[in-house]
Amino acid sequence: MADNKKEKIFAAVLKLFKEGNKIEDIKVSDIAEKAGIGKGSIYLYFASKDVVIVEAAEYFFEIWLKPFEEFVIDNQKSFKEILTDFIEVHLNLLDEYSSFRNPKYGFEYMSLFNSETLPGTLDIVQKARLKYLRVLENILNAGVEQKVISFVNRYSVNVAAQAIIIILQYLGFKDMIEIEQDYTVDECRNAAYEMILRICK
Amino acid sequence: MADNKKEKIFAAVLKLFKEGNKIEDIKVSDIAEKAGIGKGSIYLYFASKDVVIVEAAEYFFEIWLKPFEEFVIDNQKSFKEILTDFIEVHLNLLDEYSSFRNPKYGFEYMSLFNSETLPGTLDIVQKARLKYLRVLENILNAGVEQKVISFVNRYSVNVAAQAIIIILQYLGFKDMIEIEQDYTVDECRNAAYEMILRICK
Amino acid sequence: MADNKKEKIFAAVLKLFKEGNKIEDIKVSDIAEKAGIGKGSIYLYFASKDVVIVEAAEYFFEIWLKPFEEFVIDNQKSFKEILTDFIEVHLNLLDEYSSFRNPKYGFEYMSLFNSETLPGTLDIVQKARLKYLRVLENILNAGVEQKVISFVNRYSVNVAAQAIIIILQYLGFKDMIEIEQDYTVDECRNAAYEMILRICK
Amino acid sequence: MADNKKEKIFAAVLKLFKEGNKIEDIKVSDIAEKAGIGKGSIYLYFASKDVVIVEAAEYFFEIWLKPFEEFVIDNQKSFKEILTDFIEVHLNLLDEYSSFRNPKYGFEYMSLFNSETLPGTLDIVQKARLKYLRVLENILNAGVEQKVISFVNRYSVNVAAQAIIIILQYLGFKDMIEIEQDYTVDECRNAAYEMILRICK
DNA sequence: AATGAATGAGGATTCATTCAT
DNA sequence: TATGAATGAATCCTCATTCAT
Repeated sequence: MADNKKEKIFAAVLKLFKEGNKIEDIKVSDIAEKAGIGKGSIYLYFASKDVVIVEAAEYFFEIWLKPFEEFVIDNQKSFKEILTDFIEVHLNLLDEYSSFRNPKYGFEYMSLFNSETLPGTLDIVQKARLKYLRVLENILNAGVEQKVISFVNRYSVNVAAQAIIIILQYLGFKDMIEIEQDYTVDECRNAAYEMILRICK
Repeated sequence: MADNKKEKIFAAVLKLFKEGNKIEDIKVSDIAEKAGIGKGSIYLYFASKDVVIVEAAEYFFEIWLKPFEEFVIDNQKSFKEILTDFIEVHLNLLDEYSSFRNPKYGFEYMSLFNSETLPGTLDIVQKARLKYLRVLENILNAGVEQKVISFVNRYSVNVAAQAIIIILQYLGFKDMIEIEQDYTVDECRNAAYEMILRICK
Repeated sequence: MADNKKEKIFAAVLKLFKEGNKIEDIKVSDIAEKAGIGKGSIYLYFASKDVVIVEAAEYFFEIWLKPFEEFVIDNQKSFKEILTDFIEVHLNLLDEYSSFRNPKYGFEYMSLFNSETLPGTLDIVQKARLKYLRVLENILNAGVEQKVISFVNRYSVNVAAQAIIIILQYLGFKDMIEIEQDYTVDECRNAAYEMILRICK
Repeated sequence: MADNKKEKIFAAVLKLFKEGNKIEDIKVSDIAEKAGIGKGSIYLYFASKDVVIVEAAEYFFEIWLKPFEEFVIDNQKSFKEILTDFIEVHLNLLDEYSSFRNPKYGFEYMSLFNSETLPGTLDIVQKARLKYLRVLENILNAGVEQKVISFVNRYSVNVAAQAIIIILQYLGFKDMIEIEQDYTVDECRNAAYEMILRICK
């Protein structure tokens, strides 16, 4: 019951966020209204607004990362196929959370909740980042085993992750990075693959 | 005189920011106190607090980017030397603005003022980003001319920039990226060079 | 409930006004204190302080004018009796709002809220003025029908209204108009009657 | 010298007032600008802004009333001619201070500075009023001597003054008093004369 | 004497939080 | 449990006044 209410509240925060509101501009009354409950009720489940936001961030990243955490590397598949599947997951998320396809989240869409006034959110973002990197690392390691690429270290994983993010942005933020032509999803997938091949030798 | 006051105010904003205050939590009274002037005086030079912040952001990025904009590519030098000089500039800035060597600015230290509640700051950040990329692009083109690397496009410049940023973070944010060993500046410079060679073939 | 609060607020404004505060010097905190409510509560019922003042003015004039609007001309009565009744109503109001019996409202007690910085109050005052004049006009027309006076026009109604006001001021503002002797209510009523007879022939 | 500055300042206040600014909305900086002097200079001649306003009011009424105070009753002339001259003076003033020909000063154009937050201005207005009434009283007494009217008392002088004011308003405030036709100056003068005949028998 | 840059007290408004129902 | 009316602390901005030049 209580959890049901909490989820309603988290969902409300997320909705408000998706509608383009800045985290710090979201009011308790907005959350209550969007959740369809009374303002006072929020304080039955959370000590303060800040806690609501922090826990909503956790909740959000949990959902957001679930597809990555559940990502299973199918050893029957080639490295390219595995990477393509991974990018597919990434693209699906960007589709679902399409409001992130907005220049204002630019290169930083993974740090949306990165609000140092709310102690705790920074940790959440970093944990999310590391989870993402961990999955990618495993994929890259599969590539090494398949001898398609030759090495993986923390550094190359980071660069590879950024490469994927940048390339996926080609699909949504052309103005930002001043590209002149349209790219198809396939082209981007290929480009990401090629770039990762280069990065990890 | 007036400009002197304006600079004092900008400096105050920057100081407050460096001290870890979130842009949107900086109060007019804080700025005045830090600048050593009266609250009302701020309104002699700026129409509103928002204008102060936006102009402070412009001011900050102007200073921040100046070393990059003044960066001259010395064609007598090898690509590696040029890139090393560039990274030197970058490192000097990180030293001067050492508070950015703080996990909380993580991968985003170039988007410090990226606050969409303050219309105008987003543009400023994007412009700064593009300026930085433009300089790096020229450097990479020099590498192509020297036949050390074989191509440059918007995409590779972006990935290269991220690679540099990530590598420089090895020097300051070990926790964040979970690296286990210490790296020297030289090792990082070399790593960045190697990575860029890979990225641009 | 809400209307109850609004009335409390209006009453507070009126009280403050009666205590000699100038309309534009009344602070939101004063209103809240006088109304026995919190400052913030005012904004639950009104969009801004100005709206409070304007609506308070409307509220005040509505109450103030009600006795005039409800004034029924009893055709059984003589013109003098009717006019006496009307003056009675006027006197009762001056008794109830005895703070208006104060030189500072001098000849202008009908224009208390006449503050052109608050758009809307001017209209309210003019409407009130015209309502008052309309009633007096009907009374004078009764006098014409009874052949006690011979004509009524906009102009004579205005002068008659001013005559009544001036005479009633004899009861309260002796200093202002430098009269040396005391007048009884009856003397004033008679004086007003006589003057109106003269004005309308 | 000093008086010259003071007059400049008074003139500035008056100008600002004529331009339609509410007395309490006139800022010290406005006055200084309009007077063509520095803000600080005002405090060389006046203890505070309130004093400026009060003395400006005195200055204004002194000028305003001078034509009335200098009004000489020419016993060679008929009562009607004398009254006509008086009304002429009044009309000239209204022409010169034409901004008073504005509904917002309605029936109260003589109490413009009637601002009880500024102690002292009330007195000024009342003194002005009494001076005006004194002149009119003398004129009416001339009418008694010429046996055109039969009595004058404080009360009738007041009503007569209001009658003149109301009638002159016909020339400027038609909307306010809901008159449907245009009146010429001559018609108004005549109407005032007739009304005064009636008022004073 | 004259200036106007600097000041800071003062006031309107917002919104997280409380609490009576 | 659930509510939302009520609260008041917190903050931006204005402008009369001061004072160094």
